[in-house]
Amino acid sequence: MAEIGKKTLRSWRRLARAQSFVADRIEAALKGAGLPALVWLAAFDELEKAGEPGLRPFELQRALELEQPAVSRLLDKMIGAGMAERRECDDDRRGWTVTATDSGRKTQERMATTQVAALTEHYLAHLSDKQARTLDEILGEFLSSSRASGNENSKNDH
Amino acid sequence: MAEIGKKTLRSWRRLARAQSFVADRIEAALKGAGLPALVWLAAFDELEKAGEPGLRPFELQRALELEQPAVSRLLDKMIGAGMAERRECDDDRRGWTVTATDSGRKTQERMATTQVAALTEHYLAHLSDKQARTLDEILGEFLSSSRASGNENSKNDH
DNA sequence: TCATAATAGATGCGTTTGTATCTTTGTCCA
DNA sequence: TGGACAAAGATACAAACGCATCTATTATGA
Repeated sequence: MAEIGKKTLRSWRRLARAQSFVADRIEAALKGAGLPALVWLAAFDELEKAGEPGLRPFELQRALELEQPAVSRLLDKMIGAGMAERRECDDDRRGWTVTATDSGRKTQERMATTQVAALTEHYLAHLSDKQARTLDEILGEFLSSSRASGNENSKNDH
Repeated sequence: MAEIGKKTLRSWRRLARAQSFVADRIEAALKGAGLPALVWLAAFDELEKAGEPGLRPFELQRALELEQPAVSRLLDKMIGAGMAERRECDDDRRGWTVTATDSGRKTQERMATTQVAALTEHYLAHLSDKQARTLDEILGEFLSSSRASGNENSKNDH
């Protein structure tokens, strides 16, 4: 197990380093373009995917895997910036729904463009086509395998 | 570019999700065992690698890719916990040197064991041997390629 | 139906983080 | 040699975060 530990460790550290390398570049590109942080884009994408009825905050929370107060405050800011809209929802008076505004969708698009540019430069550029495909494939299987088994004790179910 | 963007995006998101999935599990395992956060282990490992003279805080900063104040405070805590030791250094009176104490090395070992256990359960278990090898290989090439080119504007050089 | 439990969401509070700045010391070169 | 500039490290301050808690509403079930 000592030998397995070493190899495992190395590949895990590479995974972590690669991720933070790319994430840092994307965040820097967004900040450089005067755009909000990457979570906003994830939120916009979820809202878009959800379509017309919009999303309940708790649904967005699960999609983004954030703490509940984090979503609460994120939505505060998005609404405060005029990029998301709060709608009352009839069937549950505890909650409400969010949708993106036109301004929000515009920002979403600019963020997406910036992200793709950063990914092209800092991610794709360092992988061959074959490597990119293989990586995607392995990670896809990894994620479905891990989701199938070990999701009982995630940090976000309280 | 629209099509390239979509595939790139998907694989990047998978990379990010896989990393945070594993990182969350390791952090949870450490916390569950009453051990410090993962950065401490990275710091211990760097100190060990550095050997006797120890490390200057700025060297540790570069190794860990953290903000300078973060390292300053991390070392505060490690020293405060009796797990690291501050030594004056003669050749530069602006700075000093850190080394791990026996207590620190003991904690390092327990953390390493905990980490390997978490990796075995939450990382290795979801990959075949071949996938693990391929992943390691691709990420290794990715990292050296990215380090070779795009390290001019990292977020940590001020 | 009414009491109890569970869920949605907000907020208060202590901690952590990043940014900027400050002090001290070392380096460079005219 | 001295005077400007750069580097090491600490710290002040504000923003962000996590945890716990609170209120309001819905679901459960005796």
